Amino acid sequence: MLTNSEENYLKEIYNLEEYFNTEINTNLIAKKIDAKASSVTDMLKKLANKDLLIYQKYKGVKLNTNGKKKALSVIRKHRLWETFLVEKLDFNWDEVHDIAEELEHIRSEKLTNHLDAFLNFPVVDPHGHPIPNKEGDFKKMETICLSNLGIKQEGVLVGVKNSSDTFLRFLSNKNISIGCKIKVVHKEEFDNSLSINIGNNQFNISENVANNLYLKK
Amino acid sequence: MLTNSEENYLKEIYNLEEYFNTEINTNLIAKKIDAKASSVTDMLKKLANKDLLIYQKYKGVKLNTNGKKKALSVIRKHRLWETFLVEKLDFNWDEVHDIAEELEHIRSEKLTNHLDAFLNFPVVDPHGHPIPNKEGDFKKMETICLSNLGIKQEGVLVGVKNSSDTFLRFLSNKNISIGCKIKVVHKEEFDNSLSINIGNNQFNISENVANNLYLKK
DNA sequence: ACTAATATTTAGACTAGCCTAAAAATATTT
DNA sequence: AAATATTTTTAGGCTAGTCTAAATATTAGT
Ligand SMILES: [Mn+2]
Ligand SMILES: [Mn+2]
Ligand SMILES: [Mn+2]
Ligand SMILES: [Mn+2]
Repeated sequence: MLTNSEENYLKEIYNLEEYFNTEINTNLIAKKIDAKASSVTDMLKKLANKDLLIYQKYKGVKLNTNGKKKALSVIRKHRLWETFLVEKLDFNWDEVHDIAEELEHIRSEKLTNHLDAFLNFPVVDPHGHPIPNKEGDFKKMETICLSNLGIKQEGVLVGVKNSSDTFLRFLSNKNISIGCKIKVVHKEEFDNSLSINIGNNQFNISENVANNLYLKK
Repeated sequence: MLTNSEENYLKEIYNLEEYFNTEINTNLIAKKIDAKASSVTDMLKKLANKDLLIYQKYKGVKLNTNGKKKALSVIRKHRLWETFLVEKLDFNWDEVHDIAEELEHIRSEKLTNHLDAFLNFPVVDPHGHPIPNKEGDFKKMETICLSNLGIKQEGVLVGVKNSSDTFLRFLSNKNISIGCKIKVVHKEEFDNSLSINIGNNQFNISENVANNLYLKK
């Protein structure tokens, strides 16, 4: 049986591994979890003892099959609850993350699976992130980052990379949401900012913003 | 901000006060919470310091307005989630308590209120227990205990007192559920057991069982 | 290759929430 | 009203999860 804290570590380590595709080091985890490096070291030892990851002093850490499975279960719950909040309880996509951080630790598997069915087995959450199924499997969507699109090219927004409240609210304010058709009108060489077209509106976004938007052509 | 443990204490103290209508003592709480009396003493001091209840050494304890409000908020959440699980996720009334014990601690008030609306503002949970509204108000139902009914009298089952899994499963097995019309056919003087009629079935139940069933005439 | 900077781990301390055992207060018998 | 039994509190200890400060290992710069 895992504690909430252990579950959080596994989840964040999983996310970091996905993002960096390499062994994850102590400081990176500390930043994600918002704890001190020494606390992380303690927890890594504990998780290694519980056979959830491979830990070698000074060498970073890597989830094993066991740990990956647990991490995916937490991620599944997080994303199902976010979907529930948006689809059924009229929440906005920028209001659900913190609540899902609590709900993701509810233990009943039956609850998770019934929730999944109630929502009609959604495959992505409100931020376009894939929801693992009961077995932990999910399809990686073939997407392209907006910043890699060429001039005159277009695509439909299917996901955001950064899903902080502030970024999501920024997008909402600009009327950018999942499903929007986005077309690149101009790319500024100097700072890689983009001029884009959504519906009848045209405006500029920074490279940073473009880096966090994923499209399907 | 209250911890889960503090919330549990407030909730159970509230329930005990409702049940016994008197100051609640340490051992009673210890039994309910399933902890040792010494642990209870520690917690009572803490809750008194946080201005949630009145505690005098050796004299028992009594929630103040503040504490009652918090207790009712936890009870509201518990019963709303139980209702959600039965109404929306196809759970049985004997499967929901333990899950609601976890869900009742999710902090977002907006979540609670949206859930309430999603369920169409239910006034009782799956066990016939009243659900406090946003302000903490609820109507006490005028009910009569089955063991106080006379021969030939009848009523509709509207609530159970004991809502342990085992008792609820016992009722399910006998096809007794909220909404049933129950008629007293015979009362055994020796042990106060009852012969009752539900639909076309007639059978016997012990005084203990009758004590835990509440009817509306 | 040495030195300086950075990253990581260890050592020791703290809080919340629990425990056991002993002490103290209260309640019940005789 | 004593003696006994019960209840409650205190004292001291444990674990999980965090922290700070110090020690140690690794990496980078010259
Ligand atoms: Mn989230
Ligand atoms: Mn999400
Ligand atoms: Mn319950
Ligand atoms: Mn209930």
